[in-house]
Amino acid sequence: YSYTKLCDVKVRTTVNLYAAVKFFKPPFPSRGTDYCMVAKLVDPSLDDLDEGLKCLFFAKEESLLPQIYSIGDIVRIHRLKVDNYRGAPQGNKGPGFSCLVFDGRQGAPTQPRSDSQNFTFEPEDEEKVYRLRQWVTLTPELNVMSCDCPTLADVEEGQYYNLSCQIVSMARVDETCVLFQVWDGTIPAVPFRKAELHDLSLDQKDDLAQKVKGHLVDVFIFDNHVSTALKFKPGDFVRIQNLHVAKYKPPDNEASPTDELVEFVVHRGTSFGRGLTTLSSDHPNFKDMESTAQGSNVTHERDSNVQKGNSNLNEKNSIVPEEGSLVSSSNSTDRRCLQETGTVITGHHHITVTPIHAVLTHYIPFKFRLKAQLVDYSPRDVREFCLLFCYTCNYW
DNA sequence: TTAGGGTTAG
Repeated sequence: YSYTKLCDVKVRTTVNLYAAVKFFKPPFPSRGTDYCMVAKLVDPSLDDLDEGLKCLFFAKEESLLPQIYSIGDIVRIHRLKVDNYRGAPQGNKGPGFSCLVFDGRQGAPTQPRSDSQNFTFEPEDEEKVYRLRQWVTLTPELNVMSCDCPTLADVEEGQYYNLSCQIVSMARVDETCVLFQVWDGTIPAVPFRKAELHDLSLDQKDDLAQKVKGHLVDVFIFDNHVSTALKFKPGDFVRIQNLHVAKYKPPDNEASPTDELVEFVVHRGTSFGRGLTTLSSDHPNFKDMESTAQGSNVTHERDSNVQKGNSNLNEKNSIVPEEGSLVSSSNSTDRRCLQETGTVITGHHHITVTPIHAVLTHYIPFKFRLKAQLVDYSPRDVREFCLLFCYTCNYW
């Protein structure tokens, strides 16, 4: 196969491509007979990532669509038919269309997710995946899963979020609405609406519900997302795209509470990729949650945890420097090398210096060498993590 | 055929 760079793609041709996913709508049932999925693809040949190739896919089953789970995923597409839609190129399924999808994170397995049983996968394919992963790692717009992962503690009224969380319980509210009770290890700083549970039959994972009591948040999922929601079960991990933190307007017959409430809503439609997608529980977004679940503070009630949520946020914002704020120190390093003896090498010079971005997005534990500017550190006092003790005089 | 990225209105 020969692969076309995106900058060379022309309308009324059929091409093979390697590219990364810049935007996608999770599969949704169309008003016709098929599931629909929308994706925008980019590669390093484009000057501007906004100029990516928009693609439109239909299939009878979700499993027959490209298995895109995340922005930054890498796709290999064979026989993409490029048509003209409103003056711009649009990728569609051509005869013999096939698509492989790879995790875009460095260090992740190169096992492709395929929309068909039969596919070829040669060593040169693996090489192409490695190359694109390197580019994806260094392209912040393609790393939203690792960098832009807001928690429930971060939400503000009126805003939209992509939230990664675990489903603890769920219930069918009515024809047009499903309730998820979810948690992500944090607690919203804003008071929020909770569903009336009396009339609902709640499908719950009891052991989990017990463990995360006090961390549950109610999410109301409407209309075209109901069928997607019902495919999930308690215990599943889910990425909720375009979750609206809406100002709650109580109905007239309801006594309005003293506090203004927000409600967590997944509205009708697919704008901005709105929808639900499954996430594997080993996703890095969940590593903090696990420790919260096992910790003792999980059963604390909301108010006592508000502060905790905020301090998490501060930590996130202060310790990780922005991309591009790395201090170049090659000169000082060179001088330091000259001062050291030839037998003691502490700088691990043979290991390539890695951007912080690559560390944050790496799939598995790994060794890195960083050059970075220290912005903050904690604990500030050694006595916060050391116990001074002397075996001879029993000082402590 | 569907939908064709760019917010519901609970």
